[in-house]
Amino acid sequence: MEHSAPDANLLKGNLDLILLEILEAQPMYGLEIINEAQTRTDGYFDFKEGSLYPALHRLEAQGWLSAAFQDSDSGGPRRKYYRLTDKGSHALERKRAEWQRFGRAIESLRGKS
Amino acid sequence: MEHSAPDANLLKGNLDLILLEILEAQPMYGLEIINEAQTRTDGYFDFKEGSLYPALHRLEAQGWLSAAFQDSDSGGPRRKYYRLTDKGSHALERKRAEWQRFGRAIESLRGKS
DNA sequence: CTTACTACGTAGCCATCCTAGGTAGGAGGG
DNA sequence: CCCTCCTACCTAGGATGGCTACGTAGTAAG
Repeated sequence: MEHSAPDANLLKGNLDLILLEILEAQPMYGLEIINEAQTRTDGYFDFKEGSLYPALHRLEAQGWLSAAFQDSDSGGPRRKYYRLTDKGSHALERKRAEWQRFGRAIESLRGKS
Repeated sequence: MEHSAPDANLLKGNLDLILLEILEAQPMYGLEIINEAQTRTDGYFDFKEGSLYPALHRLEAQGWLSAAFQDSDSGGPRRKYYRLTDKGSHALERKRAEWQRFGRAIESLRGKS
């Protein structure tokens, strides 16, 4: 288990990418996304609900996600499942490209002059 | 020349790393740093003075940079040269490690389940 | 009916980058 | 001498977006 959390500022602008990556394979509901992010990164990503839900609503408003409520299969309250739209799929590709471009720019700063 | 700029949010939390990277090799003054960032990334990084100076002051306040005025060698106003301190050098290593950790976490989200 | 757990939601805080301005010194023309 | 231009440093206020702390509601157990 990795317990160190990333600087909150690193998430800024990347949370959208992260959510799109997670939802690419299959629809999920809010708390499930948080759990997935944790398990896939050994606890490194640990979003708070106060970060997650506004972000999901933002992505939905942009047409990148569609949402639908569905009853829980284990007796709890209903869950809101988010699914990647076609538009969201293209956005994901753009975000990936932007991320790589940014990474390359950071790399290119090293070892010069 | 690359003219597309990064999403402003990607800079958040990474500007410190970027400035430390640039100042590692040699001291520079404000506008020189902006020019260096541009030329090293083919115009991709194009910081505004309103981003740069507060960031430099922040790094200086943390003891990661030290600053000294020096007359211009070409007749203009005096320049404030920023130099990486030992403390800043260690901070740079930590920032690099954090950046790589974050990048690995992003990677680990892909192609799962 | 009280407690506990899950799940969605948001108001206000805070850090940080950007916009849009300001100050000041030197160079050169008129 | 002005006046303009360029360089160089600086900052107030706006916008963004994650986080803290809290609220609501449904289900299950005792």
